[in-house]
Amino acid sequence: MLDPTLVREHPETVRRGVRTKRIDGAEAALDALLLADEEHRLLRRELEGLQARRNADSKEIGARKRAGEGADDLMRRVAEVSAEAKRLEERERALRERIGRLRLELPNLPHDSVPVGESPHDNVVVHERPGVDQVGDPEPHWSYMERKGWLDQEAGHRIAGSGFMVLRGNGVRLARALESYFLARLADQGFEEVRVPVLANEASATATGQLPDKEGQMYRVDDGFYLIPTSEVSVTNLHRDQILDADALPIRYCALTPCFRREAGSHGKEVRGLNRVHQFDKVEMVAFTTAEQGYAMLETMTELAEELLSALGLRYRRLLMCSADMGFTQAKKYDLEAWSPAQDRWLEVSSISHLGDFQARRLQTRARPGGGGASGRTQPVHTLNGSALALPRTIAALVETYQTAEGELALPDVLVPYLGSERLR
RNA sequence: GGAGGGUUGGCUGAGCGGUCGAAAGCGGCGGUCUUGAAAACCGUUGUGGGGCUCGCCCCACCGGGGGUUCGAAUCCCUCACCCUCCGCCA
Repeated sequence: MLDPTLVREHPETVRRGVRTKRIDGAEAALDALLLADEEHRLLRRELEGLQARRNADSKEIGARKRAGEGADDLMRRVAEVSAEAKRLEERERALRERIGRLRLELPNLPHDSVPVGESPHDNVVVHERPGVDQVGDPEPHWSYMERKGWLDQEAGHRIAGSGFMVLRGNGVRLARALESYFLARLADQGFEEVRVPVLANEASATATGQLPDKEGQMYRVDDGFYLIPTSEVSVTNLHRDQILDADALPIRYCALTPCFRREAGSHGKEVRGLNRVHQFDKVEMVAFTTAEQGYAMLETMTELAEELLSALGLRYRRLLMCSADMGFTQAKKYDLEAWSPAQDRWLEVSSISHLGDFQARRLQTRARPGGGGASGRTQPVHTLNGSALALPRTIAALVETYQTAEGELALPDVLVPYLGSERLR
């Protein structure tokens, strides 16, 4: 949610920002919001006048009754005022709800450092880093892993459906080694690991911004729950409706969870194997910071994810996403893509975003010096999240990068402590 | 799944339909005392919105949402969450 005061007082600034995001209906929502907000303020003024009269007269009635006097005339008059107030209240309520909905439909504004663009072609390659030298002609990860008995797509299809995978044996060992390595590195960097629900309620999904914007991308299950599309939802909601101690910021968390995405309409070779699946594991970083710390934290988190890719010896690049390719909630976003040599294409393995105070306003997560027990003004915190890293595509890139002439996988040194060996057969 | 009990300012907790934005305590802030600190004592201390002759004034908020009433923290309905007991259960 944007700062309501900003929207009211600088609507054209907001309009310019919203436009660059290229989100359908966002500008219409802004216009509707400005109109409704003005109408609401006028209505409120009228209503408050009536309420003030009602309150004063009711008080007078109480005083007279205590004094043993009659108040029938006053009561009749207040009843009329009250009835009129009730009518206005009804209109006010409808308007208030409308404003609330419209506010949730306004996307976050891009940061000044974000290039304005119209499509993914306008994303900027910040840098590209080479990986290890690889064997001549690698086999695509899906056939390689199937052949080795590490991946069983057919079983995944039987159990759940298309887009669901079964990892087996050494495939699972590799995944777990990566997860352990990622989490250990994040723990070193002060990210507290949490294990969280993978079902979230509507309030949580709305607070982080999945609703109403991405309704169709989540699986909805009974009892009003959503399967989380990213642990960002669960972890960020750790502090919904809370006042944090500003002196304790930044607060950093990491979590490994499965993520569930409907990916409706995705077909073809782009989605083969581990490229795009409905359920995947991901290690996620989440940070709560002050306004001042936020953008430095974005760089820190991005570099941390890059270190993982470097240590794994993968060729990768960092993209600064242009205004139109950022999501609804983001003010600035980097994507990290690992090279898939057998597919001759980049695979997105991480996305690190700064949400500014946009998400915190929805979350009602504020901070003040001294925390909840202290006095003083609260400020919305700033929130960030990023993957470090998404497992399936990282595995795909590794498998295609580290194939040896002997048909084994010769894995990078950093994984040896977690794998117990440097080669997988 | 069944039966009860709860949800009140940053925290604990009291609140007969009117004098309740809400007792008391804790915490925070300021002061007195002190070489300094602690203790003690005194004062002060919720959020959001709107008006203004900038001293103030008004409105809303006691888990969310409705309702009854001249008037609701208090009565009614409803939803959510928490607790206790019973049942079931990895």
